[in-house]
Amino acid sequence: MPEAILIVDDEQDVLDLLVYNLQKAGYKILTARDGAAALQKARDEVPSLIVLDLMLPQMDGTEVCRHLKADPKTAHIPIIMLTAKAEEVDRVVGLELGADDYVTKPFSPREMTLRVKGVLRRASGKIAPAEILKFADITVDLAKHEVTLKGKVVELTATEFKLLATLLERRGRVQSRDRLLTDVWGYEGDVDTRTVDTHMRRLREKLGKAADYVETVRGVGYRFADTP
Amino acid sequence: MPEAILIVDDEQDVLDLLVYNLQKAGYKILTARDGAAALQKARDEVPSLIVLDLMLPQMDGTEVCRHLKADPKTAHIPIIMLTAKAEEVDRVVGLELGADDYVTKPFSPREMTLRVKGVLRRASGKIAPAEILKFADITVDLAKHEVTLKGKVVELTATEFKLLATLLERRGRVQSRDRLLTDVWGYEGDVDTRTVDTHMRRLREKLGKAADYVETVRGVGYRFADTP
DNA sequence: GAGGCTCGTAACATATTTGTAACCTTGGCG
DNA sequence: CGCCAAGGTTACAAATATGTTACGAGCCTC
Repeated sequence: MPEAILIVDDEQDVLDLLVYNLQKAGYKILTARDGAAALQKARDEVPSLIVLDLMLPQMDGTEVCRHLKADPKTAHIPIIMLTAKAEEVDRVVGLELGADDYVTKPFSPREMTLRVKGVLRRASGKIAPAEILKFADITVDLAKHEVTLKGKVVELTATEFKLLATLLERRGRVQSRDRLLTDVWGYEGDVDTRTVDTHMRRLREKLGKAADYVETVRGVGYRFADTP
Repeated sequence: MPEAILIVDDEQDVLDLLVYNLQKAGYKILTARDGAAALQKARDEVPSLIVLDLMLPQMDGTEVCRHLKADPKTAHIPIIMLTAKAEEVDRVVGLELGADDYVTKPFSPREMTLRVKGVLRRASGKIAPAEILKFADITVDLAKHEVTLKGKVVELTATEFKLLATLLERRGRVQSRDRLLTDVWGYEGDVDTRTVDTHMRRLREKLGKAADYVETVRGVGYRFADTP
């Protein structure tokens, strides 16, 4: 479930640069060249973030921003403003409208990527405060990226960690292999569904006795059981 | 009585941006556009905090800072420096001047607000409290910009220092390379994520045995461990 | 402007992780 | 009981991530 970002800019070059770099950073990219299209796409796709150029043909960026904030469906989406020059007054106006950050042109791709990540990090942080998942003997500390079993640290690889966290977050509910592939692997390249099985086995091995909680639901998928 | 903040900058745009956002955050705002006016207002109003641009017409920001620190009436007022370049930072903080924090341009309003709150929080506890991070054998004195290991001073470069301080501040929690890049290196410039690794190595080398605390979390980032 | 630092990058060396394929085992079903 | 598909195991090579080393560019000092 890669996060989708809507980029709104009328300059093809800027668009290309952003698309290329943010895609490389693992985001799903949507684009729009004018305000009307931007509003349309924002409503239809509800991206996780909008990068909005302030200078647009016909409908100004501030205008677009206002519309976005007025619609309850899009009001919560964080916005990064793109300003063509150090027209600071426009920044103020933009921020007044509820933009979350801004970047001035010309910008380096890295700077933009970092700002995007930063804004998304802050935005998601508010929604998911659950930093520590606990169940029975098992503790999964998302911030520390550490799993303990009866108080003893268990060394898991990054994928195993994510897999366990995902299962535990949805404790009791069966997760199909496909579901796990999208949520844990990000569904980038084509990964065989059997890969899930292998990782599940590795995870079980490391969990030792606690692996009893990890149930196989034949023909469906896996589930983190409420009882051993 | 809301706390008063004096903002010193010659650029009207920056001034507007800061005034708007800090006012929204509930502070009373005073402004000055040059050094002389700044000193005057600081003496007259004795604000709780001064945000000071490093580049000012006529009287340089460092100069203003020195004057402020020389006058007993204003010496205790915490200062946040505004610098255009990240490189200037290390000279500004700790060394020559007694600035309490700094923000590099361009900054996000959010970032500035957080810094302001942070500095005021620390300042309210005590006047000029030398902030010191301690853990096990390691001591990081943020004000003096000095690190000691078992009481012996360790010579770290500016980047290494900030890296260590950042890790130590968030002890236990894993910091992704991206996160470190934004927090230690800032948004500006293009830096490869591998650069983090290299600096981490240099840091570890200088930390000697204490480097055991600096853990690599494969696939995720780095972490300053709670235990060796 | 020579010499010494610091820093970012590239290149190379290692160490782990990961995805797959092949081969077993098991459970369900006729 | 015997078959078959789904899932468990194992082994392994490719892909990645990180550690290390080296080097040149920029700075600052003298």
